[in-house]
Amino acid sequence: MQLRQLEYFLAVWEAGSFSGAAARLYVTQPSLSQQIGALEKELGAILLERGRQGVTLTPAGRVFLPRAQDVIRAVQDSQDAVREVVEGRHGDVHVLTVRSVASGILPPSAARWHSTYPSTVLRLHDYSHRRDLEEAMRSGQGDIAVGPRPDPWEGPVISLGYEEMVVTGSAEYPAGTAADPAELAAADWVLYEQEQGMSEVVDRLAGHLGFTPRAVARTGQVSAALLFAVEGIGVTVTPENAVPLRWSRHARRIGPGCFRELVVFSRKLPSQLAERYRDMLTTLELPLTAERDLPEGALRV
Amino acid sequence: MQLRQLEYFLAVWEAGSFSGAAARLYVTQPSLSQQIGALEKELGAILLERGRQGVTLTPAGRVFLPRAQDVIRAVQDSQDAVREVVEGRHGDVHVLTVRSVASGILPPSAARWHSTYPSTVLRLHDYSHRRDLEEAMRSGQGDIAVGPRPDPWEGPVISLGYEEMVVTGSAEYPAGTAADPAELAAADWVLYEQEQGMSEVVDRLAGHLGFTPRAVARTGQVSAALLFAVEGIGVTVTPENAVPLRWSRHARRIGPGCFRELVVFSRKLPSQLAERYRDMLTTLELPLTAERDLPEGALRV
DNA sequence: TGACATGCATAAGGGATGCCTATGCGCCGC
DNA sequence: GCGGCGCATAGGCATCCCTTATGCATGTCA
Repeated sequence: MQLRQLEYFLAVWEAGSFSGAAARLYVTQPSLSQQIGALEKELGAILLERGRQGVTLTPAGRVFLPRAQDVIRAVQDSQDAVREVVEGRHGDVHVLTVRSVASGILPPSAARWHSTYPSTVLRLHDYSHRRDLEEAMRSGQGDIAVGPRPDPWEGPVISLGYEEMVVTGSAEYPAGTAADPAELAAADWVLYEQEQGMSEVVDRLAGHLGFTPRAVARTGQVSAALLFAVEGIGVTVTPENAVPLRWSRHARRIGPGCFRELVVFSRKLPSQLAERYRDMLTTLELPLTAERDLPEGALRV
Repeated sequence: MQLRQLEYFLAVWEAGSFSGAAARLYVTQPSLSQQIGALEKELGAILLERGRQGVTLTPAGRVFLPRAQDVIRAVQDSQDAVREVVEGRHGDVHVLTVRSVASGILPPSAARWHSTYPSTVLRLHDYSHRRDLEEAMRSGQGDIAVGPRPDPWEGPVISLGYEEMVVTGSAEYPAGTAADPAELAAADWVLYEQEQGMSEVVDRLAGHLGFTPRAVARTGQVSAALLFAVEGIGVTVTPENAVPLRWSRHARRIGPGCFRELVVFSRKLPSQLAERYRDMLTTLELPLTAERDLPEGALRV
């Protein structure tokens, strides 16, 4: 069965005759005879009864007609839907992030997106580990991702800036205080479970500083780690953005500063909407440090 | 856009790769590349992102996929629906009649049909005049018709028998009494409106007998004409089957007998179900007179 | 009643389409 | 670095579809 056959059938029915439909379709009448004949042969039923006062539907044709219309409608729907996506008027953007970013960076951008493109939907999925994030992106579940720089990556990768990692404990300090590496090496630590992306950050940080943290507790959530740390169980490392304002005095810079790069990366062929979201992210004033503003000797994790 | 392209697209998505889908579809991989490439070009959007770990949907593909499935589903629905009609397992029969028949002959056949083919629907439409009936049949609104013999008719016509026309008035007579033509010529008549099919019957009857009926009342309904006649306004002619049993003594045969042939006729290519209904009608014991049982010199209207 | 007009079916030719084989390209793994 | 894998591309060829030309049936008009 071919779509053209259905279109011809509908045209003949609407025109009431083969030759009339042929004129309307800018084809010759034999084409219609052939195509509709082929359609009827394939279906095993005569659809149109040819008479002198035009064609009439047979019972099979009566049943077939609305279904053929459904098919044509569905085809047009599909074309329209794709067109809307192409033109960016409609569609959804699947944004993938890691949890530690989802709570800090994304909300303001999502709010602004919704007010700018109210007819589109931003779908956020957050993963607990960058590994899961990248795997989901590679398998096509997302259009755009915000997280640590993936390596390697086929599509475009744009840096958003660096977020600072801070160490938090029960004691309070004046703003701008830096923690001594030797102190961190000796401290009790609230660490993360293996599946949590922050565990990798702590590992790399400890590697940079040359010690192995002594774990007194493990959690899968940044907020829980902070809670434990402020309660005095040990110290922990979190993104600065994840520290609530009321605990900001508990957080200290790590040595000269410890930073993690955040990038936005997308599939090889980002959609119109995904590009717009990326543009919005890169132009937004994010609470991140630009690469040129990184302090001398900053640690990168 | 072609249906095959949609099928290929769905197959590639289901198989997760071009070559896998090619094997499943028993075509070569280049065919899929070409067809899907053509589809994407026509839609103006890439639907599938080709990667090393198989294909993934682009945003446009995500939107397009369910619509393509809708199209394919609709196509299969249409094929199934036609098949059911062809096999007679489903469908409807549009039965067209004139009113005077609808009340007499059809009800028992309809009841029997419903009990024999409960999954099918008998749709009855009755027309006030044979002219309208034939016009409706010619325009394809019905599959099968029961009424006076149409002339000319392209499709099959099968005689059901003859129904007798009787004259009814206020007086009562013994069963089998015949009315005298001269009496009818002198009588006051309850006639039918022009649009009523029975008016033609009366005209032809009067023509046969050589008089012009003097109208004292006109109605569009057979039941009303009978009521008027029994009330003594005048005499009228109705099918014998239309005379209620309680008034049967008021009805008299007209001369040697006046009969109207009832036939069942259908479109040139009757459907399976229409043929079954026709068979049912012809085998049913109908309250009609066979041609060979018509009395000598019977009038045919 | 015979010539014409109308409407669909059929036949044959030409052009476009789609599938095939063969090959190229990029990537991965050994 | 070499073969394997997967998709894209090119060229040959069969098929399909549209076209023109014609046939057939019917209805119309002179």
